[in-house]
Amino acid sequence: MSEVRLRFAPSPTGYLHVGGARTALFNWLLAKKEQGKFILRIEDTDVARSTQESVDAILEGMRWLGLDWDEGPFFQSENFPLYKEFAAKLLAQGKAYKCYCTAEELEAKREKALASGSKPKYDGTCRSLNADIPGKPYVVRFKAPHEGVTAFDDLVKGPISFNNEELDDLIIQRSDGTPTYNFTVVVDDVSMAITTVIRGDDHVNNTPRQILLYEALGCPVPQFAHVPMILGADKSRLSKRHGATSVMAYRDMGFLPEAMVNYLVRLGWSYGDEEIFSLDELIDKFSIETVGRSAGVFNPDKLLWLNAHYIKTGDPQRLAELLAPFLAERGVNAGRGPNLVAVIRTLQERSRTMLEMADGAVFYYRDTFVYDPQAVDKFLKPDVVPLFEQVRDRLGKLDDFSHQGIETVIKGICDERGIKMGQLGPPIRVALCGGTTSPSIYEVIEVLGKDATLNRITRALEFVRSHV
RNA sequence: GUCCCCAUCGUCUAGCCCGGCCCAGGACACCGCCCUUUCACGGCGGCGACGCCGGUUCAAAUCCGGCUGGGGACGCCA
Repeated sequence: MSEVRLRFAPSPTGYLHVGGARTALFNWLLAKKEQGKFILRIEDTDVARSTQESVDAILEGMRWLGLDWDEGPFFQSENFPLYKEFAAKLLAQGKAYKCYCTAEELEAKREKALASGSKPKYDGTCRSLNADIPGKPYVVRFKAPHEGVTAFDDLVKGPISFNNEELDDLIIQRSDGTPTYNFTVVVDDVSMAITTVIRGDDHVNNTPRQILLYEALGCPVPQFAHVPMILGADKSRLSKRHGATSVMAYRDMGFLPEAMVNYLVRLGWSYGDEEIFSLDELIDKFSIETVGRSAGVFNPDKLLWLNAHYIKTGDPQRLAELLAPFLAERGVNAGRGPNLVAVIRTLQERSRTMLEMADGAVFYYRDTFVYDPQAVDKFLKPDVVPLFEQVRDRLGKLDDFSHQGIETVIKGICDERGIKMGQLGPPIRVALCGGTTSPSIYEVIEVLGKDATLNRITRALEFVRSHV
């Protein structure tokens, strides 16, 4: 049994979007699972719309997700001679012909057909022309059969068949000599010995044409797997108006790649009741046959939930690296101040994104933050002065500056004074953090350290005294 | 318009191939309670679906047909 060879073949006309990322992921997973090869091919035959920035963006997205490729990236723009050769071969064999109809003529016919309610397909004017008209521009058309049926067994959709009369003679080479999509895909999939084509649903209609091309070329037809599209909340094709569609935009919003991967794979695929999958687990459990047949709605809430899960269970050290750019954006220098890993530990279970975590971490690194006015009205009142003085005093004398030691001190003060934690905790929180929400104050005090804690208590004391 | 595909809670889905264990299970979201110094985490509970109509059968979410609805494709784009 020969090895399976799969490919992801994006066209570089934009960034890597979530739909593309998902088909890339499925290809990658199947290749890994079957211990085959995963090939990256850039479909840049449309020179006008392809850009280097898009190529870079796509590669960056793939790398971020952890989808490495075994071969490539190959560029179709470098294969033009090959396509020409194949086109010439079909021409020589009478399986293709030169068509001299102009784009304008074709456009007019198409509109007319559409208006009259029939299927807009090429009428075959030049099909039997059989003449060379020197000097006149022409395209090369594939001579498709007009009778019979072209069928294939889709790995996810099952049997699909088309009546050949629905097909027309597609252009395989433009008048400028460049090849078109349906032709380059076939030529490349043949020359790269692709065994399985996993691609978006929107390509099923191209499949019979391509199969006919494989047959005309005398090449084996690969297996096809058409994965359903991703829809927006209104069930229409996912687009920018539904929110971010760029994979990298999610990184910038503080999402972890493993959350993105996990979300994408579960959109249209499942493994019993399991929700959480690592890349390694997926390689073991994934199978293309169990991918669902219907389109799925992109649900940002679930992505968020998965992201929260991975942040919660993630390695703080790694999270620290991922958090760095977000902190930098906020002008925070984590090199000075509390230990970043310790800070992160206090934030992991209350952050759904790295962005939220960054926001939650800022106070640790700012000694002179502005107190939240509402919090001041509620908690920084004159009666906290003796409390704060005692806290400062006790904490100052504390040797065991651990969560446990700190908690004992704070609770001890509550007991001595006969007050509830609810009367002491919130004011301390405002003094230390500036607002009313933060991690446990024991953790905050511990992470802040004795000096910073005492300084902040003192500062709050001064604030209260001067505002009476 | 023509062709192709799809159809279980609001959303992602299990179950469907090999009818009965399903008055349909899980997850997200939402609501309530508990935990609690805040915000969260967590725990417990609740709300909530087999699109419709026929057929086959002792029995249908599961099989068949039609309808309706949704999506996609119809380019010298990919």
